[in-house]
Amino acid sequence: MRANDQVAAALAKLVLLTQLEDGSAQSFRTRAYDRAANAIRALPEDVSTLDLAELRAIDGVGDSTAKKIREYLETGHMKSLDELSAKYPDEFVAMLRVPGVGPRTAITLRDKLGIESIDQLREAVAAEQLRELPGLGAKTEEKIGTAIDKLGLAGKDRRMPIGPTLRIANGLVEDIGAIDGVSAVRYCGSLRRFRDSIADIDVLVVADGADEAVDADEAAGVDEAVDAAVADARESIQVDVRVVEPDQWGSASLYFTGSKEHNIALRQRALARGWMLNEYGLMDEDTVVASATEEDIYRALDLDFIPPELREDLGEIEAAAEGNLPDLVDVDDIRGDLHVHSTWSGDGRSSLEDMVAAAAGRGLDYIAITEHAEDLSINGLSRDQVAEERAVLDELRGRYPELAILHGSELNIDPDGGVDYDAAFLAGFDWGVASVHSHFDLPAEKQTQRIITAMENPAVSVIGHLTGRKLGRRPGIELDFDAVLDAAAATNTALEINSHLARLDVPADLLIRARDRDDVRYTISTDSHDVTEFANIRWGVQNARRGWVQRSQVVNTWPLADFLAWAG
DNA sequence: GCCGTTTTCGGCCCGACTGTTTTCAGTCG
Repeated sequence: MRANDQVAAALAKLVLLTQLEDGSAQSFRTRAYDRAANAIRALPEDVSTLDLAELRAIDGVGDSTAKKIREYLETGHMKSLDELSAKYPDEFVAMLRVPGVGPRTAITLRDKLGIESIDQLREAVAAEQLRELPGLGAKTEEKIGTAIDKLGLAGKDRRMPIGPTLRIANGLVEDIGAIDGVSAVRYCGSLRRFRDSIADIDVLVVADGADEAVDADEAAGVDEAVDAAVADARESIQVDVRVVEPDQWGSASLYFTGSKEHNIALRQRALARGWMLNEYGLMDEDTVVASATEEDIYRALDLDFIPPELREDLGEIEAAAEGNLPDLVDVDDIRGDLHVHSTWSGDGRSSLEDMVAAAAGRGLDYIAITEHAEDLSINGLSRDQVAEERAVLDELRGRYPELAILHGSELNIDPDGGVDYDAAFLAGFDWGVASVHSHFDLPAEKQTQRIITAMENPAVSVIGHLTGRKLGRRPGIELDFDAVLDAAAATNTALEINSHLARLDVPADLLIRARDRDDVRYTISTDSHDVTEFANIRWGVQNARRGWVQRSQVVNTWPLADFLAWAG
């Protein structure tokens, strides 16, 4: 694990322990540690190389936390963390994961009933002991009991991969939008910010006349219809719905989209101007300064519009204040798709002819057909098959003169960084994607080296789905990302941003870490295996946006001639 | 614990909901 992640994890644990110590999740100390943890996690530099003064220079890290970090880096321990850990063992801290149990309740349970773990808590609920405690009652006891039984299904930290969540959310938006009296609907929350895992779906609805007493019946009807529309989805994920008035669309969207940290920073900015910001509007006493659109509110706060994908309080507010937001890529900017399979690959589902027709139909200027290569035993193309496909492509080029068709290959990076075929054969391809498809468990050093070796191969123009992760299923390989970035720049090899919702790879968290590296190039491609998957490009674009990737860094936004000149 | 177009001391985002209350504490987002 990266030193930054280790330090952030230690500070995150300190947050939990301090919540218990202070009896509040909102104590200033707790929030300070939390802020520091986030800052360290998002820091592009390696935290272990920073001295005390450099640590203090980080926004959110002061004297005390800087010393704790140095102590941790030098000794592997933090005295205050060790002391609190002894006082609050992991078993006890785990009780905070139960919905309804916060720091106060946890302490009360221990002081009055001697409860030290979730198991003991379950027993106390069964024995109806909780209802005797001050501030608790039978209802709370029952709620906690139910929450424990569903833990894992409904725990505070349960998250779902974005793919299935998006499908559910898009269905909800469609169903709710069709309800009589609903004039606008959108999903918000971390889904709109395009995080790759989601805890709940937040849906914002505008219902005509929701605010007028005369239309109370109609408003109630909308509420009922909305409830019915989300009932099924609630079987699989938490769904929060909020119905608002039309003139609150902007402030409610902002509030509901978050992130929490972004909202807090915006509210502080409002306070500095003598205003107050909440979900109902940006207010000057009783006067509404702005509320109808998010654009209005940002403008009133002297900020450029901040796209949802950037709203994490990772510097976007400062950038917006200075007019320095990154020039993000849009779906319409994408001119080519550089990672495409067909049934020539064993796992392809649409014919080559159909794939090319679909690409042309989408108005793309260029595509690279990149079937699996021979070392992928089940799916890969033999040399003879490569030659056959090339002949077919020649014929297709005649049929689609507006579409430049490159013949590429998706090569397999072996454990030592070698790829399929031989140098002479590789030279026959127009384009080379190289990807990891095996040996996911090698140590980071070895993984990093195999990627770098592949980059040094002249036949390799881009590394496909860098980490090989499958969201919710496979974690992805360990690697030294900074070394990979250095090699990418040095060898002029792009990094692919894979658009498939199960991958979204390079992960946005890594892209953010690379945001100051304008020497790194990217492709955004679909890795399509059938004609429907070309539409996935929008997810790759959103992932790139979340990663602060600049439009100019994405080579397949470039005109064909520029792209070909770069690709050599 | 952090920080400064209001501050080196005195503030620190805002509101809903629930359940326990007789005016509010705790939890959650």
